[in-house]
Amino acid sequence: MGLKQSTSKAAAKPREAAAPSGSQTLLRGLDVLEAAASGVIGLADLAARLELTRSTAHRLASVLVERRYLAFAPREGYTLGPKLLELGFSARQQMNIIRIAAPHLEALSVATEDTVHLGVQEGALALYLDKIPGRRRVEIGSRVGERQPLTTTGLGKALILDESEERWHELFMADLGARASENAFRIWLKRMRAYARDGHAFDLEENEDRIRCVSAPIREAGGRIAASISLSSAAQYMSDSRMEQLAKEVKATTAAISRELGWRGDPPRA
Amino acid sequence: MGLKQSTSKAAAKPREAAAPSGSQTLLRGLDVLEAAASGVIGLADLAARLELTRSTAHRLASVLVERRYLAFAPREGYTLGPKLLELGFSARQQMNIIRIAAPHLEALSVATEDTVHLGVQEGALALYLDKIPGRRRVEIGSRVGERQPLTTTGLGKALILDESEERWHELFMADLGARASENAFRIWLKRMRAYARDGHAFDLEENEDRIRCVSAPIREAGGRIAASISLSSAAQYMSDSRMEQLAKEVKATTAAISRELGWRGDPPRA
DNA sequence: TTGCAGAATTTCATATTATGGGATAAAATT
DNA sequence: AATTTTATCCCATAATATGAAATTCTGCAA
Repeated sequence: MGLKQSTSKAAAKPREAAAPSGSQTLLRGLDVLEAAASGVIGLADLAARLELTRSTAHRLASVLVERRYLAFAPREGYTLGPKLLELGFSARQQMNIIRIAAPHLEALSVATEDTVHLGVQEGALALYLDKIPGRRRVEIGSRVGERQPLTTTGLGKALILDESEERWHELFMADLGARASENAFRIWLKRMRAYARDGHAFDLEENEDRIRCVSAPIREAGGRIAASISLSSAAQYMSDSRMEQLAKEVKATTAAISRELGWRGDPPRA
Repeated sequence: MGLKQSTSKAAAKPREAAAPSGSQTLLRGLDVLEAAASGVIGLADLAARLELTRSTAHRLASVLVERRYLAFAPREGYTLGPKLLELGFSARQQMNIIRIAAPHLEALSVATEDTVHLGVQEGALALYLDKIPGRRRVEIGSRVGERQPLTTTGLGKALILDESEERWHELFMADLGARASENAFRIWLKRMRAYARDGHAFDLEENEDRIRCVSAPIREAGGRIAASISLSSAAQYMSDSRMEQLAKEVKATTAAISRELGWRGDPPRA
């Protein structure tokens, strides 16, 4: 079987947890899939990018084509196949938060004309589950399935509103790393306290330049924060007064979704 | 390595094309993925369903979890993971027909309150690319990524409107198989001629009971049929007169999309 | 608390299956 | 026609996936 994988892999990337355990063929197959996610890619490029021989790349890709995970156009290359449409659709169906929230997000997007995101916490990151582009011609650089820091995004801040200040500190340091001064944390902490009190959060161009967000948490039965939504737009549309106004609308939306999830409690403080 | 795969696979399912070539591990990995698509599934069930040992099922599933293709809840089981949301999203982006058509489909759905489908031809089948559920509480049994016959669905008929009558005959026989009488074909042919003349097609409960559809083709630059859309609802909402009315709306929608694809020609006959 | 049963994970010797070099064929480009 | 690029296939080799069994976890009952 393979020869140079042991050398190249051990030497090249000491990824997190470094799990060389397991199924090389499956891992390589997934690599092929993901290589095609970034756009059409020919066999030669594919093999080069993944450091596989043409034979191996071809064999793996052929299996994926046969199973409809990839589509192949003879002189063009490989693209993602219809099976991924299907599985993506099924994945959405399985996350009931997405199903339940969808109509509410849609309504909020129509009412405000801005981009709406839905997300949950996954590990120490915020995972984007859904995105409804606004009517304005502002591109928000986010992709469904992607993860972003918890402490520098509106979505993320709303997810950790209930955490202790110790935990906040941990997360802040983890996200900002070396760039985090104690002073920067104090400013951020002060804001977070206000957000926690008010039950909503803002993002003032911290994560992405010229983009401001308003966000709020969704609570499930029992009160735990299960998800959050954010409303994003270019700073020019996001005056302080409009953000305060939007906060009310966002909270009305999260309240409605929370109610569907069985949360009957009052919004935290009044 | 494996022992019984050669016996069980050869004996069990002589699938189409019967390709024992290639990558067992990758194929099994994909099997695991698809097993989780139908709902949460525990390791034991997973192993049983795929006729794998617990070890193997566990190893494959663990790789998929690590890569975020599956999510795992300790006492619950495996579900589809966020990576599939991401790849599904990317797959949509890569099919520009979906991107271009989406707002038009949305508008049509809002205007009619019925379910809108977008599809293309893939081999001898119609592939569903997008689905926008209508406001009515009617469940249309279709899934994005799935394939349906060309000759018995509204979407499919619109896709083959330009084909020769010989080709129609071939496809009809292929879809209906033994159940197809020459007489049934003659009736169908007569309708198809009318559909081809009018530039739209109907589905009168042929594919799914109590469901009627109105459909029309989308043409790309050069006039070739690149896709089609259909509007589906329960038969009770689909009187003959309303279907004629809807045909106009559907054709207006496909015309708009075709124009965006560069088709400047007249609608076929006037 | 203790014990138990089922689930989850790990280990390891074995040989089946993936591998990659190269050969072949088929298009495109010159 | 000659050449380059791309696609597919073949096959000896041994690296990798495999499954039986052992071990660790976890929740629940007694």
